[in-house]
Amino acid sequence: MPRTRGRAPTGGRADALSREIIVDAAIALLDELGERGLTFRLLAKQLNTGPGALYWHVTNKDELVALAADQVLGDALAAAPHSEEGAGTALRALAIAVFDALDRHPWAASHVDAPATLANALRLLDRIGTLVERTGLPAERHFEVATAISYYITGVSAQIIAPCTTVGASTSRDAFLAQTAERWEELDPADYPFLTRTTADLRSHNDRDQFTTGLDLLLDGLNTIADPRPPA
Amino acid sequence: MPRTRGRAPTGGRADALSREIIVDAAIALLDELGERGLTFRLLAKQLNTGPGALYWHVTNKDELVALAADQVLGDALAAAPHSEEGAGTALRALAIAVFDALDRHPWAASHVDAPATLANALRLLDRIGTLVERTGLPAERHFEVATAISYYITGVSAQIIAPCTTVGASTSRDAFLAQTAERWEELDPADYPFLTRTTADLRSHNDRDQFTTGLDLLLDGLNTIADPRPPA
DNA sequence: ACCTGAACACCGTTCAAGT
DNA sequence: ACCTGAACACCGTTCAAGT
Repeated sequence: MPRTRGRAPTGGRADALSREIIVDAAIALLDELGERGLTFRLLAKQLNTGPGALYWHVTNKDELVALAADQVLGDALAAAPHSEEGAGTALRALAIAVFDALDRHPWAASHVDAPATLANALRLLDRIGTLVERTGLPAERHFEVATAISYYITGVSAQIIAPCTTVGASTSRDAFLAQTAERWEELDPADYPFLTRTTADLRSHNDRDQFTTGLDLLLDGLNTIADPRPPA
Repeated sequence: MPRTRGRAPTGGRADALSREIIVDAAIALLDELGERGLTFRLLAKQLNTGPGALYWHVTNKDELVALAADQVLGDALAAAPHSEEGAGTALRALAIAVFDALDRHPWAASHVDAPATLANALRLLDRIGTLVERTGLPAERHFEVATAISYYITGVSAQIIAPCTTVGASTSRDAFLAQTAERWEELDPADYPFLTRTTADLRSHNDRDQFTTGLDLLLDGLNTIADPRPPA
């Protein structure tokens, strides 16, 4: 990793490259064009260089996208209020901050792997774990519960957000939902009894509420275990 | 979609192509080489044709991979026991069947998008919804709870299974876990208090249990709502 | 140390031509 | 209707050469 920070610290040309400049530009392109639209040639042109120059700062495209996704996640962690009253409330706020960040950068959703490569994914898991320890859960369950929550946050966010990426940045979410709702209506009620009965909910549903519904279900389950059956 | 079913029904050459033959071969290659390893040229060679021939049966690579993922999901649905005693038990069995199928075909995990394109993803959601209706939950919550469970199943499975895909089919999961555990141990306890305390759990953990832990948390939360606080 | 840009290997996709 | 295979456009990556 080159030690460049900010712009041209030691006095090189004003537009000298650096890892963060490249990653920032990559994020902008990813937001606009999606993962397939990000090209080393295009990125190089934006930065007034040749493709080869980028490889001095970044190993390959995989690493570049990983760095970009990591930064998105890092921004989310920074935005999430760090200490809060109850552990449950804090977990909820943290989860929503991550969801919102991924919602703004849909391409990143499929790249935040829970207990793995991204530095900020580790930070996320650690913060979740620290909060779980505060719930009064028996210590031997801390790990499994913390990872379950972490998996839920990143995994379900990705599921909810990914469809937009697939269609390309072109189609809006509303259009996409309307379109799927139409497909649901054409289904045979004999084969899809539930879905055909439920089209209205699909149309009116909200992604963010969707996310929090499951999250609350999960946290409710956690409470059931933490302090089993408090008096009514 | 050509009407070919099985092998050469009307009497063409014995090795005539068909959508399902192509998809089957694609699945085999995906299992062996991952999504990047699947190439139209390579696939064509396996089937003794040129790349162009495949395009008569399949629109493009995206569709091919989607068809392959859909088949994996379809197999999982067929394997899951269709009717079971309690709704909770049936939901659990269904979820595990999907997890196991994706575990056998890791590349498919990132392609099962919950309320969306794949035909069998719709079937999955419908089966979940039908089971949710049996839980005694108020009707206006059926949709959100069903989708929450659906999102959990596909999203968390993807999270748990995806890391293997990233590394390539080369590294085994055990090696991967051991490697991450080592990284955790090198972390600064001041920055990562929880993780450094928890390395042992990571080493001994089991992916499938991980999946069911969160699932049970979710279903527990569901029970809390379905029949709130039954007498102790 | 850092950048340039041509070149290599490879891939998805198309299409005129065949049967 | 279905297959063939050459060709096109494009991409990730490398590398000898520059400053």
